[in-house]
This record gives sequence, structure tokens and C-alpha cells, in this order.
Amino acid sequence: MNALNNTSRVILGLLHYGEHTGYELKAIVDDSTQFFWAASYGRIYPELHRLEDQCLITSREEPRGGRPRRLYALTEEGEAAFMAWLCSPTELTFELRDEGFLRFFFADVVAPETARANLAAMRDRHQGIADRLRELEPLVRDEGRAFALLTLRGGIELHTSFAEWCRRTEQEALGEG
Amino acid sequence: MNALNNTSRVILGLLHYGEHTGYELKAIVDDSTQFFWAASYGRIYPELHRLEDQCLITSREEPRGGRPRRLYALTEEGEAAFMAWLCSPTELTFELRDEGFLRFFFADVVAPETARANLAAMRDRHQGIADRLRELEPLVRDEGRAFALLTLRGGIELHTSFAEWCRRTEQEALGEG
DNA sequence: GTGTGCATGTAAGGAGTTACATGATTGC
DNA sequence: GCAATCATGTAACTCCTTACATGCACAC
Repeated sequence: MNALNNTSRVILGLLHYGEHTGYELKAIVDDSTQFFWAASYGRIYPELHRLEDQCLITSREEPRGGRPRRLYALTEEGEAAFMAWLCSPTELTFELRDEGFLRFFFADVVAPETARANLAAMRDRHQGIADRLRELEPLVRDEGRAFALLTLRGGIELHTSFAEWCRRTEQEALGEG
Repeated sequence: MNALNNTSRVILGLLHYGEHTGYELKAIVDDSTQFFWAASYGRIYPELHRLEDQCLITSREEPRGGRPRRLYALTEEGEAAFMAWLCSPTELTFELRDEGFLRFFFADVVAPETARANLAAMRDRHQGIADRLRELEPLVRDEGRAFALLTLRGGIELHTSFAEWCRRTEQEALGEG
């Protein structure tokens, strides 16, 4: 009973809804889980091979025109492993690495204008993510997966709060521009 | 002009305020930057050697009783590299990996009680972090570093918002317990 | 015929955690 | 005497990104 690693959790989850190629999985991740659970080609392809070796997924060739293409699907074992993960009561992974916060933490050291610029960059960053997520909203709504939509809205809300905190702190701690 | 890696940024930053051992650096990180910028012994010690090779820090032996102990301090170059990083206008690293969100994203698949349990675990997680940060507040306040305190309060606020979102979503999307 | 997108992969290297190994000191 | 804490480090391993390499299909 090996625990699923980061990339395999999202792969099995997405394959639960239907067959996909590695390329498609990457595109889906980039438009949905990206901001709280990223994945790169360099992990997706090797992980697909590994999961197939472990019989959690199967694949079949399904060329599009003359272009080779491989579709992956969950096996029963894969489905079981996915469900077991979804329902397991283990501690939830939470990892954050935020350079904006780190710079702000050290901002005693720099001039107020620099601190303000850092905070503004941080604010832009989070506002930018929130905006990008907001653009995704109609697409996700049309897909009809209620929890995917709620997750997206959660992300929008969190990044908006983050940006708000930056804005407020700029004013309260560093005076008005 | 090598860019500083993750661990070196926090090491140089902390050494700006004074000499420390690797062990102390780890303890300080665990009580301050931990939740947005973690570091482990397995990275700190090798990184201290590397930074010394690059002449960004120096060290001296300073045994406490018979117990060997090595104190590290910034060199001028190290100070300059730290300042350059603090003021550089580059894109800010922001990485998040949140298993609570990932599970919630897939919650269409499971029974509502399971979805609610996942959300409750997520809420507890963030409430727990917020509570831990709140405990740190008096300590950080006494240190007199205004931005460290503001950062801590930012963390408390963010994790509290996170927990609030969980609570609200539990009620709105999954009905009352 | 050319660029964009679809499609699959590997190689290299850095980042990061965990477990292990060692040993002194301090307080109970 | 024993446990907790101070203190330094390495080894093994996973994770992850980035860059590279390849090639077809389709629209302009």
C-alpha cells in the first residue's frame, strides 16, 4: 500500500472523470488545480509510466490522424487508490513559499519606499492571480462540477484577501503614497 | 552574480541582525518564517558551507563549555547580496501546495459527509496554524521588529480567512451539520 | 511553407525532507 | 543516571523545474 505522491494524486483524480493524454492532463491542471497543486511535463510523463507499472492506470494508443497519442484510464485498483486517498484521515499537506512575505519580514532593513514597492509587487502578484482565476470562472461553471467551481471561488477569495491585506498594510504601516 | 537560492535568502537575512549557529537559525525560522518560508537542517548546514565558500558569510568557532559550536556572520559581500535581493524588482516566488483544496476539488466524487469531513480537516488545519501564530505574537512584539510583527499578523489574518472560508463553505455548500 | 498547437519524452541539476549518526550539557 | 536540549553533519531519496529533442497536423 504505497501512498500516492503529489503528481499521482492529481493524475488519478482527473482520470476518474475520463481518459486523457499526458498533454491534456497538463493543460487541465494549468486551468484548474495549478494554483494550489501544480504539475509539470517532467513529472507527469514519468509518473504515468510508473502508475501503469503499478497497474493503477492502463493506456491505449489512439492516434489523431498520423500523430501518435496515448490515452490513459483508471483501473479498478487505481480508482480504489484514489478513493482511499480522498477519504483517508491523514494530515493534509500544506506548503507555502511566499517571497513577498519574506521580503516584507526583512523590510526593517530597507528604506520605506523600498518596503512599499515590495508590498505593491506582492499585491499586484495576488491581484493578478485573482484576476486570472476570475477569467476561468465561466469555463469552470459550464463544466458543471460544483466543487471545482467552489474551489475556484475559494482561490479567488483567498488571493483577493491577500491583495487586500497588502493594500491595507501599505496604508496603515507605510503611510499613503 | 549568482541569484540566491531559497535557503540562502533567509540565512543571509537572519544573519543581518547578528551572528548565529546553524542550529539557532533553524530554531528562529521555525518560530518566524516557517509558515511562508521553511528550512531544514539538511539544507541549512550544506548551505552555510556553500555561502562561506562564496565568501558571503564567515564563521568562527565559539564553543559553549566543551560543546563545539560555530557562529556565522555576514561579510560585506553577503550584506550586499542580501540588500540586492531585497531591492531587486524580479518576479516574486509564490508556491502553494494545498491538499485540502485538492481533495475539495474532487469532492463531487465522494459522499457529502466525506466532503464535509475533508473541509473540517482543512479548517482545523488553518485554524491550528492561526492559533500557533497567535501564540507567537507576544514574543515577536517584544523583539521590536515592526515588520516581523506585521508579517506575523498577516499570516494570522490569512489563515483565519482560510479557516473562515472553510466554515462558510461547509454551511453554504454542504448544509448545516 | 511556416508558425502554432498537439503530443511525448529525457537529461541534468537543484531543492527539499527524513532518517540516521554522533556527542556534549543541563536540569531533574 | 536519564531525558531533553544544544549542536553538527551526512546519506539516501523524492520531488520538481527547465531545457532540450523530436515530429505531426492544421490553418494561414
